Amino acid sequence: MNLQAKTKGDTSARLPAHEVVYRTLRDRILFGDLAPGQAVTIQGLTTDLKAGMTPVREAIRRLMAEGALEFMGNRRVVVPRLSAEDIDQLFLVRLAVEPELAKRACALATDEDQSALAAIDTDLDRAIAGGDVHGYLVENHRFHMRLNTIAQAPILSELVDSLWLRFGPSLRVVTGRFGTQTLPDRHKELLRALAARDAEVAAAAMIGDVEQGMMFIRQALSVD
Amino acid sequence: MNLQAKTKGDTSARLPAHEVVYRTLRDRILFGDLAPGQAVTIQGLTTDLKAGMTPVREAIRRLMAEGALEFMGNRRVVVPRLSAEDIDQLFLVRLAVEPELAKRACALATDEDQSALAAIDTDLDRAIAGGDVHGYLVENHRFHMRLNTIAQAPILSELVDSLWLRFGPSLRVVTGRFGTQTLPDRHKELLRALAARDAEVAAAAMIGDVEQGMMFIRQALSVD
DNA sequence: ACGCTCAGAATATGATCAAATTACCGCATG
DNA sequence: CATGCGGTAATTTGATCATATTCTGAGCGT
Repeated sequence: MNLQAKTKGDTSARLPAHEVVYRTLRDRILFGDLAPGQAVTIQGLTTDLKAGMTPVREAIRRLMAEGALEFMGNRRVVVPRLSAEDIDQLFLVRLAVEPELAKRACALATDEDQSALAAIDTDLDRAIAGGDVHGYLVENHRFHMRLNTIAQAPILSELVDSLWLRFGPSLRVVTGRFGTQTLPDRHKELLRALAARDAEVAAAAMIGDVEQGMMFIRQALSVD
Repeated sequence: MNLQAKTKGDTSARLPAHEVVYRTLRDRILFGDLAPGQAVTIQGLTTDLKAGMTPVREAIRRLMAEGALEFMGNRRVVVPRLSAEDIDQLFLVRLAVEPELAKRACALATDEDQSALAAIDTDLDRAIAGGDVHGYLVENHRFHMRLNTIAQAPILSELVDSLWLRFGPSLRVVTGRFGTQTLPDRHKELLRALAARDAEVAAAAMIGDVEQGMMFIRQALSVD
């Protein structure tokens, strides 16, 4: 009887609660309402997400380890507020890693990969044209993560994930303030390089994309 | 019966249990007996470290997020076994970040910093001369971490921490197998560069150190 | 071999304890 | 009399634990 006893509307493969909390929180950090400097409390999340204490604690620990949340002395956890200096450090690492991932993806991208990326980029363009900030953030993230997956370099890919988590909230406020028009989009260039299997061009396009994005955040934050 | 919660950690400022467990586990991964491929269980640690379940869970999650532990499908957690490909990825990031930290440290190192580093390096030499593998690992790690602290770039420094956690177990087995004689030590060169405030020489020395270390692990692992 | 059951380990809950911030109140003072 | 201050009470939040529940894999019987 326990073989199918759980068929009560259970469509997907059962994910652990801490995993669900982690993903939810992660999405909120990247695309949601969690602004830099904002406090995150365990008990607030347990009531908000209707989850137990332990899963929430674990999700928070995990995000702290990834740099997405910061521990402020007295047991207080906040979304980090980035300084220009922080941006420079993130920039340095992104410049070292993401072009490399682009190069590797160049050699490995299948036709399906390329059309999937093209489809994401189309959605991205639509979001930009429509001034849809949330859509821009989501699709841009999807594009880069998909590209990183293609590169088959899990250590580098996870590393980049954690970098994005760090600057995500800042990118969001900056984008929200200035709109989607001025945003970087070297994706067309990247797609052409992938199709031509030209690793150098792909890397150069990625450098441009990273550079524009980081400089955008950097100068916007220095206005504060 | 057990109400001694306040007179327990008398060593220093009352650290939370999960923090103590984390550091213990981290030290075991870097310097202890946790070999690549070895399984790590929650219940094993609760009895071993005489800690509760929740702190152990949190420490493990944190280490997993840092890449020091790996989740193997069915709720099983192990110390990762690195492939040559993994080493290459770690190498790439270390090459991008650690020389930069050395450069920054060059500009910021005080006299006390330099003598502290020199003292650590002396202990390191003693460990190498005495064939003390554990001492080598500990002092080498201390040297680099101290240098990274001087550089005052917390994001880069934390990143390097997590990279060391990844290759720590492999470095340990390789060092244990081949002894301390053949190990890299560009530290003298680094110290001289710091004293002369020559950022380029410091960066070059660090590149050499990283290169030797990673190549050492790489070729030793490919023998397996 | 196949399926079932059971032991053991991981996951999750809620209670309980400790710490810290906030709220509040009386007192002294201008 | 209003106002600021110090200290204590109350509330909020984090940390830990004991325990219940769920899941996995192995052993056993058919």
